[in-house]
Amino acid sequence: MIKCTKCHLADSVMRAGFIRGRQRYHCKACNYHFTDDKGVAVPEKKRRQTTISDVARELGVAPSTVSRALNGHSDININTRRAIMEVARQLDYQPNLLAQSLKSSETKTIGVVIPDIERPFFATAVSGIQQVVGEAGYRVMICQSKESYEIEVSNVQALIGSRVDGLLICHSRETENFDHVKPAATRGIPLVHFDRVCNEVDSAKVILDDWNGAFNVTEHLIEQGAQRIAILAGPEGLLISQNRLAGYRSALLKHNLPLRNELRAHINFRPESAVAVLDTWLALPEPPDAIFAVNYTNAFDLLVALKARHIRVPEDVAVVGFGDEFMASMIEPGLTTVNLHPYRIGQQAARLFLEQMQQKEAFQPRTFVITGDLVIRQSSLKGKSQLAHAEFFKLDI
Amino acid sequence: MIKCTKCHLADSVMRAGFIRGRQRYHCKACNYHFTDDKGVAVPEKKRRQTTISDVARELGVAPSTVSRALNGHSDININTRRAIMEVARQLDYQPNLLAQSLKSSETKTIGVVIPDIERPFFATAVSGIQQVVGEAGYRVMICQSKESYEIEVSNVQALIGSRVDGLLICHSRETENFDHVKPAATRGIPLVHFDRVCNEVDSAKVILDDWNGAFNVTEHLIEQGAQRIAILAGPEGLLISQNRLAGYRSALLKHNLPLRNELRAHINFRPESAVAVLDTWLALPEPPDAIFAVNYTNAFDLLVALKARHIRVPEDVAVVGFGDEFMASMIEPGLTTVNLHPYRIGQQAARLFLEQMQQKEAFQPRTFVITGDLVIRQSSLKGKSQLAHAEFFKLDI
DNA sequence: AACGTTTTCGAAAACGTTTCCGATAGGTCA
DNA sequence: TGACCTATCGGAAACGTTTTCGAAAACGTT
Repeated sequence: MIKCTKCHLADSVMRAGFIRGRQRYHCKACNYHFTDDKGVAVPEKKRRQTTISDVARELGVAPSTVSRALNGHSDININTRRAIMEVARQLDYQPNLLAQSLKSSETKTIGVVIPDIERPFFATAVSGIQQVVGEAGYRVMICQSKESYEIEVSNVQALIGSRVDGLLICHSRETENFDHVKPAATRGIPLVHFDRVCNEVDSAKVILDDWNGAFNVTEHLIEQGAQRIAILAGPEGLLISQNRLAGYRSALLKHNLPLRNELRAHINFRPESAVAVLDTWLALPEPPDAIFAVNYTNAFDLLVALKARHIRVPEDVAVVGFGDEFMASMIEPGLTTVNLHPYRIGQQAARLFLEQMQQKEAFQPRTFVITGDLVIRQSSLKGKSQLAHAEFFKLDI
Repeated sequence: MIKCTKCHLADSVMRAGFIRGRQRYHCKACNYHFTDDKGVAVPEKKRRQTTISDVARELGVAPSTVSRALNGHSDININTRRAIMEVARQLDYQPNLLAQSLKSSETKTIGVVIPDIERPFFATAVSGIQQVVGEAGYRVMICQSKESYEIEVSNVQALIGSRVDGLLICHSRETENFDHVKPAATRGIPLVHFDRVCNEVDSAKVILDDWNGAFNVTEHLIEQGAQRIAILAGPEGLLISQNRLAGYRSALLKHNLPLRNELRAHINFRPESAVAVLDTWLALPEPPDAIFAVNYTNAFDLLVALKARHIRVPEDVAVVGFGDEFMASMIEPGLTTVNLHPYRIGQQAARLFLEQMQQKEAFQPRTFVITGDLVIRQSSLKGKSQLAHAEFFKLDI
């Protein structure tokens, strides 16, 4: 027989349907609803970390007092404070940053979205970001889009959901729609683009001067006596490819060298494609005497393929790359390339974020242009000025 | 004249000290304390993101109803739900993950502490972690210790403070005290060590079989006909150095080759040190005919230095490395090395975390040993079986 | 001792969710 | 037309902080 939990009478109780899987009762005497509690598993309590209230209870003070003590507020007696600190230490109290963030609506965390952390360029850029931002007390949440638009979108949404204090992003190759980053702007979340930027949003940006880098590296080849300079470019649609191609063209024009269509190829980064293009060039009646590979690691593919074909670098054909500083310095022969300073790019992006954080609404989005430095190594030194190998490492124009 | 804010009388009001920088008053008539409010800047309200209450207010329903609708609960009318979803979409509602995490005490975020994201080994390991853990709906917060004990400690504390659901860590080189990770265990935060582990804590671990890798690579050199195999080891105190050295020794013993002290050197990873050691070896009456460099990138330093000294690799001296798979495949000559499978290490660590997450208390800490694969390339192929270069890339023992 | 002042502390609201516990408006069935 | 149900909703507490406001105790001065 069921008794009412309120008036404890049994005869006026009747069933009142099921609710959330449990029998429900209604006592007519006291007009009271209640449910049958038996069979409801008591949830095994989770292991809780010690809270401010635990400390307060231990000392018989109010939580607010503990908070004041811990945060070094002024309204606190030195003895009370010492006692609180001591108890907090004993109980190994660690403030719950979630609660703090919820209260202050500041997470002290920024989100960074990059295509792939395994690529040295991005790893280094992230490192630069972390260095600058870490000094200001921010943590970093890193997401990889793996060059996928969908993943990028979900990353951005998750970061916004996590209420990051800022968003630093380098878009995926696939990304052509930028609606997913617009909410950041409207919600007042500082947004910084780096490397691969987007012009639809007026965010702070850090880009690298592709045109200039390509121009310099091409001009260097010309100065080395190269006459037939081939360019291994990326997909035609890609902005960086276009800019680098333009720089290459300008250098040729400046020095009155003809643009030859047969010496320009667009590939999609894959090593096989690079080697295939190389073979078509080598089969030409007049093969190139220098090659400019604008894409990630393609220059290395060329070096390996050339060696396999017993073609001397740089004597028969010079090779220059773009970026990948670390590997360029390790390979033999050393690869002439443009140091893009990914660390600086990261640092600059981080600084733009901090600046935006300080100035808030007053902040005017700016675009920083990082100019790459031509680093001359063995692979491009044709005839003219063959230096001893040891000296190349010091050459940093 | 100041009037009491309660009884509005002016004559019974007297000053009652300063409180938090503001004049304080006390009305004797109504025995009421109040402060002078003028000069207190009204805090410009922060730009708030839309909350569940905003949605509720818009529709005139309770926040709890909105929550149920958004989470696909059952106790909700299909029409109400549709309406709520629609309004939420219009207002661009994004749930506040902070509040959710605070409530559920689950952040769906794990912390990863590594020495340096710029090192390909760690970047790849992180990538492996992120792949596995991402599929289970977890985000990753990455911290770099930069090989500093202090930074590592503060990283770990910050992550615990952020209430991460798990902690995956590879200790810094400096770390000898492991008290900072013990709280994780006691607080019930799943802890996984990888690569550089610590035996003081009974956590899940993923380590690589240094001994075996070193043994295999040394035996390979012996099979290639090497008789005087030098080893360029790391600091004597470092565990991985010891294990690799032990593997090297066992291989020599097995093949009845003597251990020569003059062919063993301990350095601290720096390229200069590697080159200096190389020169002392080359100056020996009987220089080594093979060198095993156990440390990060030191094998590359050797290759460059040897080339500068016009010593042929592998004819005059063979060189083998440990790890750094990517670079080893790019350099000329290709470097024989042990592929440590950093991606797999990351994946395995992540899986151990997920497992621990499921089983909770029932979880028995396990240690996974990842065995590196010997990858034979040009740099170690002395005389015996010189294959064409192209074939080396397929050779994956 | 009376008064004015300062120091120190507590109560309570708020941050944005989720979830428990009911309550109520209709519906169904005899 | 009641009795009995069910579907659907609201209120309130809780998560762990910080902060505001106000009260009381302690202090200092005549």
